[in-house]
Amino acid sequence: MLELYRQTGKMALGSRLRQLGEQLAEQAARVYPLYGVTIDPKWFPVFFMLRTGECLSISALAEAIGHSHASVSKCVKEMTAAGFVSSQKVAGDGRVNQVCLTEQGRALVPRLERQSADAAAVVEELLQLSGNNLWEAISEFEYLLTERDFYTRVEDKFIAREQENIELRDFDDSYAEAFATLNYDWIEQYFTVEESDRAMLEAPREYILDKGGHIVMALANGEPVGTCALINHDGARWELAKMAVAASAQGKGIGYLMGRAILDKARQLGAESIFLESNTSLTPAIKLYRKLGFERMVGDPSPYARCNIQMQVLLEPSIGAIADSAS
Amino acid sequence: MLELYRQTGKMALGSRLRQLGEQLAEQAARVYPLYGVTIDPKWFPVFFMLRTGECLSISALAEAIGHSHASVSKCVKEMTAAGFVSSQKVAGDGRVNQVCLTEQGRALVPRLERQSADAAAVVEELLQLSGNNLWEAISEFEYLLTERDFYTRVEDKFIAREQENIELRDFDDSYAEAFATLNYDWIEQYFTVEESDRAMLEAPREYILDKGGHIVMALANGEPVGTCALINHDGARWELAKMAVAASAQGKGIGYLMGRAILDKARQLGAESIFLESNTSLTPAIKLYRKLGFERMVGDPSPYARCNIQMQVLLEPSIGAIADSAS
DNA sequence: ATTGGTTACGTAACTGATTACGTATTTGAG
DNA sequence: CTCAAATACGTAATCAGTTACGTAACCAAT
Repeated sequence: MLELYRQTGKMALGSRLRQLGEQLAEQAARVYPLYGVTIDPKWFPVFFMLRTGECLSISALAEAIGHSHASVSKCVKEMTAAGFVSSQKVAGDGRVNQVCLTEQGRALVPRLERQSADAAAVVEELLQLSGNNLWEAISEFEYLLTERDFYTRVEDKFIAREQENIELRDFDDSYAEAFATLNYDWIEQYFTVEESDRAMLEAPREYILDKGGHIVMALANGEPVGTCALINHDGARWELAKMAVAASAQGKGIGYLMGRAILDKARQLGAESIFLESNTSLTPAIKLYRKLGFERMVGDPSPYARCNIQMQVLLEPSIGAIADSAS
Repeated sequence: MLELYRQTGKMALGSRLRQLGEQLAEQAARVYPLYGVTIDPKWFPVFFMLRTGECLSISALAEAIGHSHASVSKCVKEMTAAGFVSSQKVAGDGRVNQVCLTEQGRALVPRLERQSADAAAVVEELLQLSGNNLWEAISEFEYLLTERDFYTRVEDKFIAREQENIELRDFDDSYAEAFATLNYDWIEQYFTVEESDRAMLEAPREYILDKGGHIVMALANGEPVGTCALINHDGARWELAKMAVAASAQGKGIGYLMGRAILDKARQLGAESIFLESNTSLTPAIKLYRKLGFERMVGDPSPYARCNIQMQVLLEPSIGAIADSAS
């Protein structure tokens, strides 16, 4: 095996697939002369689709064989020059170009079918000889990728790895500046800072902590990159607010980590429900809240102009406690 | 699935392999930005091979990653322009161009390694989730192809199919002309007709059959396409001669069929050995004789100028009889 | 009847690989 | 020591596909 494959291991799966495919294509090309099928192997898909004598349009062919219409168009041009197909505008619709086998093309069909049958039989034999059926393996692999594609699966790993570097800390005054900055940054990016923002961001101790609330900070490599606050309304009803993640640290699941921590804290504090206010244009945020268990609700009008949606989650302390002790 | 695949069935294995490979490559390309690896995905193989800091020549890289040196050369040129590698002539040998990562290139290595590890882990997971392990399936398939390649396997099917249309017939006078023509044709193609040829070809009954010998004709769709004669020398020693197959019908195993028939006949007639005379330049013929069991020997000088090799097979009638009754 | 949007298709430009070829350097056989 | 063969590698041409773009035809809602 090639040195690269030895070193990359199974990561090279993609290249190996393509390489085996090319090897098969190269050997298959040598089969054509054996059966007296004097066509360019790259014409095969078009030829095969027309073998029944049926005429098909360029785009129907492209659709059926999974290539671009441009590619099929070029292919048909070559096949026409070689005399195997002819094409003509169809009566009903002046755009479509019907392609049919010529007499000369039809003459090759029986040989092509013998060839196809033998090739298929060989593939089938090879598959049966293997402990792991390659055909089935491809089907299963493709199915797994439709369930959750390769990129998303790698992204999951990436987030998990990034979260290893994230620490959550309770707020103390050394984080006051970071708490304000992180929130100002995101508010200014999408909206404008309002008076109630300013009060809370400048004096979190007074407006949040002294009223029984709580603030968590997320640190990446020691640097504050996220904030989230839990605000006490009446001891039973609490509010999740001031959720902010630095732009450079987004996409690593930091919001989810902070949200989970705030929910745990709320349970400890005997909260029965938590609500929040947000804006439907902040799609990733809404998605995050939903993942945390929040559902849309209609509540009191918000003091913030930017808010057009309210969400709420009901806490069941006993179940929460069980889940906690189980984890 | 695409209509073409539905119709071709497993014959399309090659295309499916390539297509899945491309799908993976496309998704893998999206992974690079996630990890902040700002390289063109097609540079990956070169980058990966240099990741340890070791410097490699263009051709060493090409060898290791299984691409042409031209491709690597172009790739290195682009990577140099982007500042990731530098290259310089090596001291000892003025031809080779050593390629090394630059400082900027080395800076990406840790991120690249995280990315590689995560991608490999995802592939491994996907493989484990499948009933048929795709990686193993590829390995097994490749192994089977090294044992006997795809082309040869199809060729076997082809020959078997062609042989269904071949009939063997005992000589009668209606084949006299074909017997002569088929032999004249091949002799004239490679050598020149000699006097002893002419006698035997013009009067096979007199020179072969009346002396206890035998001739089989091979017919394809009713047309004579092959001849083979068994000549009696002394009742125990026989000669296989006048083996001829029409150029248009070669490569279908007709010679083998006739040879088998002649050997069977010789056993029936009580032959103890069969010899033949040929020329070493007729490689396919020599190969055929060997397949039939003939081995080289040194015998009496040949009456034919064209002959420079004699071969012989010893018959063991009892074993032959057992084999016959068993089949 | 008009007109904006969609569809079918051909041509052109691009892409990532290859093979072919030319040149400089090294190797090795006599 | 010399010169033919082999090696390293860069450039050019080619190949089989793609995307991008332009044009003509069709459709459907005014």
